[in-house]
Amino acid sequence: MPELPEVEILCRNLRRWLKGREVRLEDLDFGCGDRQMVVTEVRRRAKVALIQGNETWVVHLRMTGKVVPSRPEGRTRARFHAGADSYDFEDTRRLGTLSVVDRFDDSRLGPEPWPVERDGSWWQQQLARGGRGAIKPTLMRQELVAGLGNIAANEILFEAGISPYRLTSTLTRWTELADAAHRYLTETVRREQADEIHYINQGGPNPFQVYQRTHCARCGAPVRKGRQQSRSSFDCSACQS
DNA sequence: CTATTTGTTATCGT
DNA sequence: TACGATAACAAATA
Repeated sequence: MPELPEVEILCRNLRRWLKGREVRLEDLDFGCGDRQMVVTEVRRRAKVALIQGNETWVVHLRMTGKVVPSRPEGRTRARFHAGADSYDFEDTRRLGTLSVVDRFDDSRLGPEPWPVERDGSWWQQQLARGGRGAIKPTLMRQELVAGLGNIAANEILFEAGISPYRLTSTLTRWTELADAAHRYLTETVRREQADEIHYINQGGPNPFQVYQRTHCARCGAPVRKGRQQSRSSFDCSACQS
């Protein structure tokens, strides 16, 4: 699934493909109508890609969205034309969104956890505002820290050795959390950098340490699968506390 | 048919 | 009343 690292890669691709060019947006399935503008900048905010010019095209990939150089196959919901080149917003499950705004309103999004290197006290300060609950649902609250989804939360907590069920108020391993978050996000961007992002669940090996694994990548013990706020949580009780 | 999967948002319950 | 947990929603697939 696309999360912060995948959206970061998308933005880098869009910058390379569209920035400084006259771009025509051909709307096939979003209802925003065909548009045209000179793209002056492409920015990422949390899990949203912002294509900016006279107006802003807001791209959210949700579950199955991706933007790739045009090709015959794939369920294309919109197409970006730049001269002789074109790029397709493909989205098999059609949960992605593309909207047009004058100015993107990010007032309900918290600060970015990356690429700025945040330290343990920064994470503690941001997440302490989340109240009394468990750390994992709190990590995913976009108004506290913007851009972490279910997979990232599972993986970061595993790398930090923190149980997803630990109450935020009793957490002491803040430096480990900060390091794990930065390492996970940086490493995932580096590993997945490509013109097309390949998501899990469509063949290929599981690239994650605990997410959708049956056994712990570190110690081999069985991975526990649970649910928090109706989202799947994976953890190794031997490696995480 | 059901069970999944996502982020967002609405609603329920304590 | 406020906050945390739960469920609904969008759509498609196995």
